[in-house]
Amino acid sequence: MKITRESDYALRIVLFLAEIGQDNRVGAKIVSESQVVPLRFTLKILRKLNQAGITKSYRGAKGGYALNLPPQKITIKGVVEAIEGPIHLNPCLLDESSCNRNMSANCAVHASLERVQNILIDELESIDFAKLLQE
Amino acid sequence: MKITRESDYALRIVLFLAEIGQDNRVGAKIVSESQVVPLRFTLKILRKLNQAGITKSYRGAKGGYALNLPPQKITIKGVVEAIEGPIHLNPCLLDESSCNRNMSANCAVHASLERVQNILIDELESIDFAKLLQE
DNA sequence: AGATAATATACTGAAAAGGTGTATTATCTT
DNA sequence: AAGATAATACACCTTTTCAGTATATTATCT
Repeated sequence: MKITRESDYALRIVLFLAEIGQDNRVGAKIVSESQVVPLRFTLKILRKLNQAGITKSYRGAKGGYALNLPPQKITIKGVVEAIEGPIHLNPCLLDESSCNRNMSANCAVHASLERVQNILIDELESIDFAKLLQE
Repeated sequence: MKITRESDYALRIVLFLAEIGQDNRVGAKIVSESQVVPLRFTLKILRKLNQAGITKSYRGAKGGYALNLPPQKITIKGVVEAIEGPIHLNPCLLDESSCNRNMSANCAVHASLERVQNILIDELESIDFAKLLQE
């Protein structure tokens, strides 16, 4: 019931890029050192963020990374899902066939968790990085 | 960001015991078969529920398990924590020293996740098994 | 006394998380 | 155009957690 360490890193990396400003690019090495995340792992995370359209990258000398969107368009949910894929409290909430009793449709546990999950997702979506910058 | 399969089993096991009624005991084998959970694993889960005070057990012939509390006193949160321990969206929300930057006190990510976590916990605590029985 | 059924403890296999290594490709500077 | 820089692709490895199993023991009912 927790986000992965990789998502945690990703959130702080995006916050760092937001602090730098959307128009300023910065190299992976600087990101890595500032967030105390191994360089190769930082690169891997940034690639996922790129693929999700959250950041953009520039190759070659003077290359680096920058946000691809204004901070208010980037949410905690977006970043976590860029790393982990769709959020789901229980596998059966993503894929009904994963229910070992094949009855998720009329399962009280399923139904309750789905409601909680929707609340959780709404909350994670309500927090954008413009808000985080203000804290 | 999901509960474990073991917690999922536990929730359905508790629901089953709630359906049976607090005053009726039932053997682990029946529980196992009804929930399609391996017997040994069922026993392990029931032991954790016992230790958390959610169920009680009876040894020997005609032994078995029953709820130790009225269904409205048992919540999803209680069952999940009986299996997984305290709910936390990020390790740093349980143990500050787990923050690799040692700055959880003034970390915007930390603060936001803490608020979301509190909402999540409140939701999981608001759903008791009397409600689940009514679905 | 014997059958039944829970308890204790420890172990194992598989999957996911967390992190690395090597080679390649694109861009900037000179 | 050449060399340095920095991202990309892809494959690999190690550690931890999850999910489940095995064996021996203890308590209770008939």
